[in-house]
Amino acid sequence: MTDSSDRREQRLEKLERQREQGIDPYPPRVERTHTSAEALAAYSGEAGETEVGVAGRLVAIRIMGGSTFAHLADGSGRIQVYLRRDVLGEELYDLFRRTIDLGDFVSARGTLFQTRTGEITVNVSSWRPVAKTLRPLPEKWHGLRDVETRYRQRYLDLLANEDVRTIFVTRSRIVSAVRRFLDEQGYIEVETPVLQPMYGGAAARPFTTYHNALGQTFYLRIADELYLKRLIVGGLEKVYEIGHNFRNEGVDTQHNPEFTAIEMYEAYADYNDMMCLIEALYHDVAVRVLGSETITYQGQEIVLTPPWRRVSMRDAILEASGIDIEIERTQDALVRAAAARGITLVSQSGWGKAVEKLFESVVEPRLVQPTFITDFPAEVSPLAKIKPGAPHLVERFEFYIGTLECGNAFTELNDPLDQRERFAAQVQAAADGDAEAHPMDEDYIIAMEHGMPPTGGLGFGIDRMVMLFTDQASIREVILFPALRSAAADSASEPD
RNA sequence: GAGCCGUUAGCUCAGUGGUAGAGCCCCUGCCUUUUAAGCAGGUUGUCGCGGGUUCGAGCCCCGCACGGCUCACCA
Repeated sequence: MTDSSDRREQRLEKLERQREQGIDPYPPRVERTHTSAEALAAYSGEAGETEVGVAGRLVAIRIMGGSTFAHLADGSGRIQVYLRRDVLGEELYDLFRRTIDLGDFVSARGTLFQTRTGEITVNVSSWRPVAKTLRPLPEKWHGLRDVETRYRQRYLDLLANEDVRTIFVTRSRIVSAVRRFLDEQGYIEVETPVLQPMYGGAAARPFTTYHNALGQTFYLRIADELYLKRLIVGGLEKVYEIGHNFRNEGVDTQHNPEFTAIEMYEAYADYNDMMCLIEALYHDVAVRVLGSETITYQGQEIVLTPPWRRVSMRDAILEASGIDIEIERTQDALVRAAAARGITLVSQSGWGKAVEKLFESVVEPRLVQPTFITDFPAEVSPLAKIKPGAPHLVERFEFYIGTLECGNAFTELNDPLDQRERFAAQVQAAADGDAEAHPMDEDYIIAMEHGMPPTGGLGFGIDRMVMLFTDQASIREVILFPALRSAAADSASEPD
């Protein structure tokens, strides 16, 4: 044996030894009659009766001279295999002992029996390498803990940490359940452009890119909203879209630059209808995926059973701080009222933003149980319809669960003249330095001028829903490949 | 963008100025019902990168990279 210290070199030598014996270390097909779970279920109870062919990754090997036990893992679970020199013959037995490493894929054929300790095991009559592994896998006891490696090489995380695997399986089931719920409500799923000549539908800074053939700047979408509402104009009365939004902003435990959002729009509905829809949806998904209408998030029990508490922005702030935003109707008055209670509101542009700021600091941390916060300042909601009798407010709500802001909805603004004025105000805000102000969108206004029915719209973050349902504090734990800075450059590997 | 913390073997981690360590993994030998197999022996390293201080730096100082947490902005 070589004294090479490089583990990859050692494995390459073993691979070469397989080749020398005329064995392809990476055969194109594998003979498999049973998954490991199927094999275990197929055992007749009588040793030697049930023949199976299994395949998988070797996750444990125990060599004891002339006999060897090993565990094979596949997607269905794991199964023990038993190899004996006197059964396999010198050559095939030694091939295993001399050229197989932990992590390699093999296939094995044999009959089932039960060991002394009762474990159903394949008594291997023949086996072969199926795919050689060149690098060692994370160690079995402590698994893989290094967060950076877990995110950058998520496949290792998935291999080593079963709880991580469970999170992403749950995520998939959640998304399926959401689709099923909406489909059953008569919604249709649509797809709208990610690459947009004009971004909009949210207050956020976009990613900018360029199309060579068209010679034109494009933006990655920050929200689905404006395209979906064009579909409402077009007579598709219940639509939803699940897709990625891209926002060129900070990265932290609750924000990834690329995240999964769902938006839905329903003609002839309003924001009250959307409240009923979302509380039913969350409840239904929880029951279907978790089998429970309560969840535990970061140590707190949360009951998702409808109806959820509904409280206006004004009442919520009044209750939490004693400040009445209807009395303090200017930015200055609000900042002074907050300061009098020891709350510092960093300088905001306008009353509406100051209200939001105050809300975030005094109310949001208290919103553990599902809560709808209704009736937002109009100036921070350029796409929502004015609340009758309160021209400074709109029919809008956000809902909070476990102190996370989970989604946003309104009675959609369908008055094209009002919409134009709102956009104009946003353009002015942009001129005054608001980097997230909404741009004027003539094309969208033209759509609205063709007539849009009264409509309720709602959007929420899938990632945050998954965080709640899997009890994760960081959004990176529910995104397979979260955005990270590039690892220290391997210099010569810059792409052209 | 700011503050704090982290980066040591393939993995998980000790190591507070004096010869680079442990467990698992890996390698060699023994071992035909083991399962965190066992027994005996052995190997691993740009201590993140670059400077500096010092007789001497994994450890102290400065800069940089990447990550984590908190904050700011947002969902």
